[in-house]
Amino acid sequence: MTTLKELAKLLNISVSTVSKALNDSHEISEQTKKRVNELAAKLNYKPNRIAQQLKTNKTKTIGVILPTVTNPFFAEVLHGIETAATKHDYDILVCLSDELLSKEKRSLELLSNGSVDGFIIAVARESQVRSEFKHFARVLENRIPILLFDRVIQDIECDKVIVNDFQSVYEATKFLIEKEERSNILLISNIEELSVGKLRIKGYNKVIEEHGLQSNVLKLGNVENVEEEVFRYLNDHPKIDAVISIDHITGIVAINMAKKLGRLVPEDLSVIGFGYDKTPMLSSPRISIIHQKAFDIGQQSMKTLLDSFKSEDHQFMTLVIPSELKLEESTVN
Amino acid sequence: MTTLKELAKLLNISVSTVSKALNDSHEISEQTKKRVNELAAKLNYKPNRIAQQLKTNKTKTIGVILPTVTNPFFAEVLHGIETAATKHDYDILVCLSDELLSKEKRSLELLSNGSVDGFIIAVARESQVRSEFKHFARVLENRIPILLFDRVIQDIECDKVIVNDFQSVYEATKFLIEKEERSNILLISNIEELSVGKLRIKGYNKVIEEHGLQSNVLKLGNVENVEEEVFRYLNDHPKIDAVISIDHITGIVAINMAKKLGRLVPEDLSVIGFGYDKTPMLSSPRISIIHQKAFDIGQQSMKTLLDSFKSEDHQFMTLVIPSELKLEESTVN
DNA sequence: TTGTAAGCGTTATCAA
DNA sequence: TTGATAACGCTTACAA
Repeated sequence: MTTLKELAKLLNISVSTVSKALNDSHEISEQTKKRVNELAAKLNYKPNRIAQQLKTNKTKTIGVILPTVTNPFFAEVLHGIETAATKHDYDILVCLSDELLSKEKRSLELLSNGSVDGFIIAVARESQVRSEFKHFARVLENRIPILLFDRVIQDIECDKVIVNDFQSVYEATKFLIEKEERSNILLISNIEELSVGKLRIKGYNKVIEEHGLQSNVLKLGNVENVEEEVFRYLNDHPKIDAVISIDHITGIVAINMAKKLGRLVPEDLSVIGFGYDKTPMLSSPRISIIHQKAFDIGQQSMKTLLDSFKSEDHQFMTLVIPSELKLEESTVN
Repeated sequence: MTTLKELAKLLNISVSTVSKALNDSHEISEQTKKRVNELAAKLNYKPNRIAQQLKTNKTKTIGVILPTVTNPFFAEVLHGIETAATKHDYDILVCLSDELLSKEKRSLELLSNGSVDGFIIAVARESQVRSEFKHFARVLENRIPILLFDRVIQDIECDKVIVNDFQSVYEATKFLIEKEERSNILLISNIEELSVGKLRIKGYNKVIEEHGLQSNVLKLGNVENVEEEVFRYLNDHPKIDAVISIDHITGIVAINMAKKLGRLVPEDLSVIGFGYDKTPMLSSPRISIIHQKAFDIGQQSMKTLLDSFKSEDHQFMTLVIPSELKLEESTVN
């Protein structure tokens, strides 16, 4: 790699002159600028970023710690994060916690050594289940900003970007009751331990209660044989006339199992799940979804974090990105 | 952030003594080591990585440029890459090209300034379609190693990790003909412009030819209304008795559309698609897939690249990670 | 208009 | 056993 020193030597001028010339300083004559730029171009000179980082004490890099990236929600969030980062000339260091506290902790510690200017994080499942958040607090004490999204922590004071989990499920359930005229609504979940899962279930229960209906919640945890469990439940409970799934998998499974049982969708059973752009295409009939604007969540997270760098005494904020009920005529009437 | 200098000042010893003590040098007395380590722990000292990078001229960071991460294949590859990186104490800077030549070029150039020790890349669709690869050559000239995976380039000399695209489709098609006794096999594709798509189609055509059958290829490009197109094709061609999809979407769509047309799967129509771990669960009946070991591809890519750093005169290699035909009794007989 | 020198936080060489 | 110093590549005050 070509350095300033090398250019200076070849041109028989000083390093600082070269530096200034490349930065188009008014102190330098046009002629020198031209000579310098030409040689730099010829030798494909690029200022060494590490040196710049050391000098300016800014890395222009954000550490992104995600629980997983095979879940399409987080994949799309990452897309949004990357897009916003690129737009503002930042890079992202990506770590996956695999939902494990230990990995999350390790990544956080390893990157808290000047590697990044800040973090964007969705908390690992294990950390949430065990309510173990000290590692976040420690980073904040070190004055490295953190932005939490989706799975956030009440007690940690920092910027947050969340989804209207409670509200969206509340409204979807209400829709099933009032517009679809359903009264035996099953909620299926494989994320009930997560903060977002709890909120979604609360949203469901609230409406159910308001309408004096019976609450039916099928908690699947992280089991392998989701299909079998759903099949059995639907088989054992023939009165169920609507399903609301609070993740992006089990809604599709419910449609498939209902059909296997000879139930007509949407005539016998209305189905609403969670999902993203391509989710509806994966089931037949196309599933109605509570569409989480994952890309926006990612973009806004990055934007909010970068904005916070600018203002001096920054006030922490919590941004809510509302989900959108996307109905398909095929799964609701 | 605490620095060596600060520690030195507080302890009234020199910076170099502190440095050596922290690195457990034999030159330093146990007593000093103890004092230093205790204070360092207390102040949560971490050696500044940027400074280390500048000093050693190694970033321990790999640039990863992916076309997209919402495609589950690339998401899972990324997972493998990250896992291997963490294992070897490397970080990854992730850039998404969004399948665009311009973004790919930009990321490559921006990171070729000492930000990374090497690259792992899957070529963007546009770069492949336009056969524009100069930007890769330029990076290699700068002596920054590149490892290409999945979508590789013949003319670029570097390490490569690929899938047996030709072979896997050849064998799957052969299976449909010989074991399933199908003779009107439709290949559906939405990736025919890609190198991997071309190879897969070749694999199909080879068997078709060997058996003197008719080649039926439905190219969808990147259209929106995939479902409609597939529906129409199946409707217009009632003789089709098997489908092989060379991506992870259209196979599921084919199952759904066939059912909509009243065709029985697998009795009337055998279906094999491409996919990953959770793909079969998304269709009913569960779809048989050519299972790409995306996680392994990611891991091996990282491992191969890091290995290449060690040996001096490294010989480029091309690693093939064979896909596995994963049959489900529900979509083949 | 150009050059000198200090400094960012480390590590490593050499001297004390 | 400890310390002074130079160096990595860059930027920037200050001097010439």
